[in-house]
Amino acid sequence: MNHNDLKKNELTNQYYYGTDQFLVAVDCMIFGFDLRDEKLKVLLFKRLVEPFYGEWSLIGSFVRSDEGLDDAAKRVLLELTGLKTVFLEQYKSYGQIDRDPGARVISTTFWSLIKIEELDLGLIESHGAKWFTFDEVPHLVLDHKKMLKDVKTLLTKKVRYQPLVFELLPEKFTMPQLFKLYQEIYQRSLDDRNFRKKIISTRLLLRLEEKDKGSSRKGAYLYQLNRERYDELIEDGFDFDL
Amino acid sequence: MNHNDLKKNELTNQYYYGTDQFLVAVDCMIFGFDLRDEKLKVLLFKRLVEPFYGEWSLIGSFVRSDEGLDDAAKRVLLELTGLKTVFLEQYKSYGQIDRDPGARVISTTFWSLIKIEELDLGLIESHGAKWFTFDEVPHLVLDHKKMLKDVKTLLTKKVRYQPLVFELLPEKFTMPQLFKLYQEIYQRSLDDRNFRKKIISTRLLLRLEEKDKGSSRKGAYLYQLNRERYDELIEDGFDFDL
DNA sequence: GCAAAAGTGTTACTGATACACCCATGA
DNA sequence: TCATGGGTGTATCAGTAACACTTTTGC
Repeated sequence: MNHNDLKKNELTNQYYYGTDQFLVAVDCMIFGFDLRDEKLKVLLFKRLVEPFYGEWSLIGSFVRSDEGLDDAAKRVLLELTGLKTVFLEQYKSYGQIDRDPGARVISTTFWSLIKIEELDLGLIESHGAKWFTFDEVPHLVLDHKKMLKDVKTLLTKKVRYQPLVFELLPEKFTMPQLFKLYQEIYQRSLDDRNFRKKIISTRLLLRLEEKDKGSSRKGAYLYQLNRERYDELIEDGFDFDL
Repeated sequence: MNHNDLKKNELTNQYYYGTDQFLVAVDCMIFGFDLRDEKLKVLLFKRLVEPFYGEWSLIGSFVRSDEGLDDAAKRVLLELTGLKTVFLEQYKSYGQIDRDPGARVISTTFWSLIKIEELDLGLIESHGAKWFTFDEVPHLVLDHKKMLKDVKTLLTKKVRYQPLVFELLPEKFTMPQLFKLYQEIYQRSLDDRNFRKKIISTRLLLRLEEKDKGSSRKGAYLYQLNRERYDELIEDGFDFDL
């Protein structure tokens, strides 16, 4: 920020800002992995108020003068999902003059990865929210579709360098679930033997004695994330090209 | 953005925004590689106006109502460097309540990689600007030091996955120059034989017949960037872990 | 002829790919 | 006993890491 645009009040000899002011909003994209149909989904909202009544949009809010951008995003996420400690990261700000025909609004976007099963379904329904696969995403208000597309691209790229996928899985998960999630994100089929070797070599996983018999008679071993190793790889990055 | 915060004028039956407004600024970080001392540097500005007279800061400006965020960043960069077609990317927005004690300002940061030798030195001096190595960076106003630190970290990470370094080199450059640049960014010494093999295997380089005799009697071959391959790797990413 | 920087190759090892069958269980 | 999904191993190939000497040329 540059204060060249300050003006001086010659009476009080004090400086004041003579420049334009803007409405500032945050918009959140919430992603989840639905273990039932093994699809990556995004949570969208049917607007129940004017303007844009009945249209789908991201969830957002104007920023208030008593909160920072990150606070506003956390507030929105909490109100909607009841979740506090989730992966939430700031992405770009969108500030095209004409992005909102109603008023000049600068919007800072955030994206969040959550564990779908931790979500209170009643809470999201009461907010008019619904999970969509990316094929099903309807028309969205303003430039929300562009925002979503940009963040989806970012997610796909980031997953290659950071083990973010674990934010989308429950505490205990099976190898086939993890495998399906990677296939879903990369949008192609992978060799499952090589996948197992590679993911095991990252030392991110801890195999439990328990099995999950939910999807087969034989049952699949449950795994847990090695949290220290996770933090290490989030920080340092890894190459998980498949 | 969510329009729940809209208020309705019961007389006109029209909606209007009743929420808080903010000053919005852009702040730019400009990086260059100085071929003379083979150091990565950042361009900083000595403020010649109040407030913060005489202190160092990033270059920035308030956003005007007739321009988008990206436009504002381009304008700042153009005014300062005279450069139009450079690498310029948006990074985070900073919106802590108390980040600017003078007023509530939301600042969107941008970072740029430029070829130092394309810069008009007179122009930057007249703006009170100076190149600093990262060891030499002085105290900066507001949260600019934090911004710089965050972007520096981002740059170091990104360089591993995208061939961004070429934005910092002239059209024609030598292998030793490229090698020194990588060492400078990664902050460690690399094996030069393996480095050559690896960078050549990316097919990013085109070796010219000319030699640059600026730094040795023998002379070093000049290389040019293979632009198509560059675009491809910027898009798809590569793993340049060394 | 020597100082200073540029350029080059081989071997050993590690990780990646490609590929097909047996296992455990409940119905 | 059979259908379903889960789990495993090996051989080949490609890429990485470690390592030291020769070349060029202006002074």
